[in-house]
Amino acid sequence: MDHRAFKDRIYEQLGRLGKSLASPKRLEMLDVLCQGPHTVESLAGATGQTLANASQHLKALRAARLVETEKQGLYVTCRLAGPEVGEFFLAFRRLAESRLAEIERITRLYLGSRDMLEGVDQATLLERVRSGEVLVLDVRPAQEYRSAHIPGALSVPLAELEQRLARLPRRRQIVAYCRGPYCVMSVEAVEILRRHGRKAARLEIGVPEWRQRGLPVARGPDPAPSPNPVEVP
Amino acid sequence: MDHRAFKDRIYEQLGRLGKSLASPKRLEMLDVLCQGPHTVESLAGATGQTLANASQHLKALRAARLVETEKQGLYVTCRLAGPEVGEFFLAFRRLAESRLAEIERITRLYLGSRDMLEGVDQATLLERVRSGEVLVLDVRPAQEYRSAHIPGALSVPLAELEQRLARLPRRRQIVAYCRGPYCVMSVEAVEILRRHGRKAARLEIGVPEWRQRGLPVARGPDPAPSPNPVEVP
DNA sequence: CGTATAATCAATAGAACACTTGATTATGGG
DNA sequence: CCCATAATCAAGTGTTCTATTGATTATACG
Repeated sequence: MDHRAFKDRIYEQLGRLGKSLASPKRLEMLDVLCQGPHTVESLAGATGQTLANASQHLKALRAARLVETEKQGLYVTCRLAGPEVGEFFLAFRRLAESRLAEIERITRLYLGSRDMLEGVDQATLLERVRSGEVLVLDVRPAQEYRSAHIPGALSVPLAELEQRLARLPRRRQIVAYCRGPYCVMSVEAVEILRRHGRKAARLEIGVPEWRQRGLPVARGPDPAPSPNPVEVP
Repeated sequence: MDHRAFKDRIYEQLGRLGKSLASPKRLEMLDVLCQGPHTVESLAGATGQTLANASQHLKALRAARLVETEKQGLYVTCRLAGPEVGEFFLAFRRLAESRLAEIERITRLYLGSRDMLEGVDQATLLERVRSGEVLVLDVRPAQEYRSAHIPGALSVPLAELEQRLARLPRRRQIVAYCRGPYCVMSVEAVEILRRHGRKAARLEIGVPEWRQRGLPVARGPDPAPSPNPVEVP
């Protein structure tokens, strides 16, 4: 192997990793997988694409060793290939935020029109949760809540929010969070809550960012079960 | 703007950054720019492509705000758009190394056949330089040496090595370094040195990695000028 | 002013990629 | 044993990307 061939082959390998990050859909899939393991089907649903397409993207992510898959019965479970992948994804997104002004522009355009810019201070949030001053809602799908959630948070998937409104407190401050800064579920949740007279705000970060800041994370099912008790499939 | 449009636009932006990292040539250009500013021409030369092609890739890197360019007279100087870009590049490469076994395989195949696997311990290298036990050679182009180099290193660009051999010590251990682990200049330098009876080894890291480990870095022209004295253009 | 050089632009052809669709392969349940 | 479902495979199509080539712009210098 001569000098040039070596160089070219190395950069070709680095390019493999780069190409994995070149598709918006694949990045969205990585973002979702940062929340915890998913089946191919739920991944496809969460990212708004067909099963075949998601499977194809997964193949690429697997080839770059960013994602691992494991067959369990009829389902295939996908997960990030290691904690360093999730950390890298956050670093990647942080770089994009720092370099591309468009991202902030788009976010302002979207959130600004919804009067949702006020952030919740994460440093004091935990105390307020402990003191019962605020109620934290995790509006992601129940499975992601089980993988990891903010301690003390209540799992109320967005799809169930309307029907569970009656059992939510009327006066207490409510803080909703979802997958992260670019996930819209918490935005929709806050809109619903406010429409029904609740004092609601959005936490702009999700569990991966929460964890990376060294804050504690809880696992397992919702400690306060709903009338139809949580079933572990 | 509706929820889905927002999400899609955000991931589209992240994809812009990803696409910048999808081309081996662009990655190589980033690697070279980690050494310091370059003109478009020297960048094209260092990465083995035509001027027009390099200019085209630069356009993409500029669009992603990874690289800044500045016109100075007849030349255009390119540099990384900020220190976080260089740090990210190292993180990106580190992830690729940890995920893609092929990279280590290719490196072993290349270096192994040259019996060059023995590494130099960076922790003790600096002392040995101070004590005069070893001579450190920076075999990169002089301009990169001027941007930043390992303290105490002597600038001997690979192209000039053969003609400057006579003035290099015959008994002292020599350690050569270049741009980093995948740059072949130090490998070629060690081959030349050994062919002429010197005790030579390769330092597998370059200045960016050296700096990131918190080790000191020097700037400016070679303190020991050669017969044709260094001219700062 | 005209020439040489650095750099960009513009047009092109070939390769790689993304999404769709329909067929195929596993696995578990009735 | 057959069917329903999750997932992958395979082929087709339109798009995007990359490298090449030749023309054009901008700047310095004699």
